[in-house]
Amino acid sequence: MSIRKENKKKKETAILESALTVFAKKGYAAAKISQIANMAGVGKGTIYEYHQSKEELFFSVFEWYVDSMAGRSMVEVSRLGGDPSDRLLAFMESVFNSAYTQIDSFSVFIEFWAAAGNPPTRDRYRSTLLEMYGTFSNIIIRLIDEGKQTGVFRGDVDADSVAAGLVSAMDGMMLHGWMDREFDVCIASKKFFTVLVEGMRSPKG
Amino acid sequence: MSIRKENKKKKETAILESALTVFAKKGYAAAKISQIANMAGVGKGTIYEYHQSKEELFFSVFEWYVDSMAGRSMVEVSRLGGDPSDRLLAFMESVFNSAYTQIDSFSVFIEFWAAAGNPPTRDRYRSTLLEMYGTFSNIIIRLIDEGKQTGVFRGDVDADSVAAGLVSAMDGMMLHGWMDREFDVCIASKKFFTVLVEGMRSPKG
DNA sequence: TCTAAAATACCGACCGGTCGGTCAAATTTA
DNA sequence: TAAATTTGACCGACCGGTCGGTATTTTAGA
Repeated sequence: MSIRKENKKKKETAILESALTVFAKKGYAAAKISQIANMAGVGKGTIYEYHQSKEELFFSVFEWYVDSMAGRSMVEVSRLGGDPSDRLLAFMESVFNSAYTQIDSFSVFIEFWAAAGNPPTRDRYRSTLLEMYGTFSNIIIRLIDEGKQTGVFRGDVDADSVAAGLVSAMDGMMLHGWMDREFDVCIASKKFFTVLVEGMRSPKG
Repeated sequence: MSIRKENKKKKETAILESALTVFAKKGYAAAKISQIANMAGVGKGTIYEYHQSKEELFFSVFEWYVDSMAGRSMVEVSRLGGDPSDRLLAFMESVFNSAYTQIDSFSVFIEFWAAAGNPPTRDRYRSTLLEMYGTFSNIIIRLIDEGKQTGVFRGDVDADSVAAGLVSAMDGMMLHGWMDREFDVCIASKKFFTVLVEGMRSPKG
């Protein structure tokens, strides 16, 4: 690869990383392009060689971050063993821990949510976010269905609702853990999820 | 009360209401003072008779909104009957519905969270938010403890963790319901909470 | 291989629009 | 009419985005 292409790749990454950091630290509105450029070690104009506008830069960061997060979690799923209830717990814990190791950049999610809620950015962001949540949700649904077939879980459990609840609860717990660092959200979430799984278990099993 | 005092009260409220609406609709940064003033039917300068700055106005809206929300929910609690598991479910449902009827202004919460996370506003907002969450949490903890004493719930349930999880889950579900209006979050949350309560129940009962 | 010209990448001073906040004048109340 | 209150035109700090100029790499001709 030519020197130019290599440099471009490096700068591309440096810009995205810096942008993530600054957006996370300051929020979209207060983040200054000049600061992102500074942190990335490039001139302000260079940012605009790679991204049409601040909004486009933010959207790129969003896609990049969501992709990397989804990728990381999917890798974890494939190595799970045990019965459906164990795997469900293991999956929740793994996703949670994977997200929690990056708690400092969690605050961009708040910006993502804000973008997903306010026009005119709404549609663009919301669909990508819902897609990501759908991916997680489907994994959980499959595990619950499997548990129902195996007889580990009761047949009257509504997998869709529980999955939606779990995904939502995950976000909520991350959020609270991020706001209140003294609260050990890892322990609490594990116990919480355990109780929930217990609530799905067949009386027999 | 003199005409002046009455007018001041009215304007005070009008300003807060308009500010809430505009902040919810546009987000803090994109919300314009002139628009808030316009909607409240006062001149821009008048806003500054009541609030020192945009940031102070936002903080007032925050306190006002959190107070009113806490107040509304506390009223509901007092009229609950039945055994602890019923009351816990009823409490969750009541808080949830109370919040959900105002789903349109829910988006200010995202701004509150953002303010609670980013310096220099962090401390100020976070403590108030955590206090509110603590209030809800304590009610849940008391209900669970009562259930444990009555024998309805298992003794090994960690009330603190479950309460924290429930409060977080509530936020998460509101958030998801707000992003995805097609998803019937009321139904889902009810089923989800039911499963969770089931998970705390004694094998005996 | 050397060199010159073309192509590409980079930069930051500058521009222009925006909006929070001010204040002198106008309006309302007592 | 004096005091209190309201107002919106105005100010200027701020920052996203532009653009002309410079630096660096690539290409091509000899």
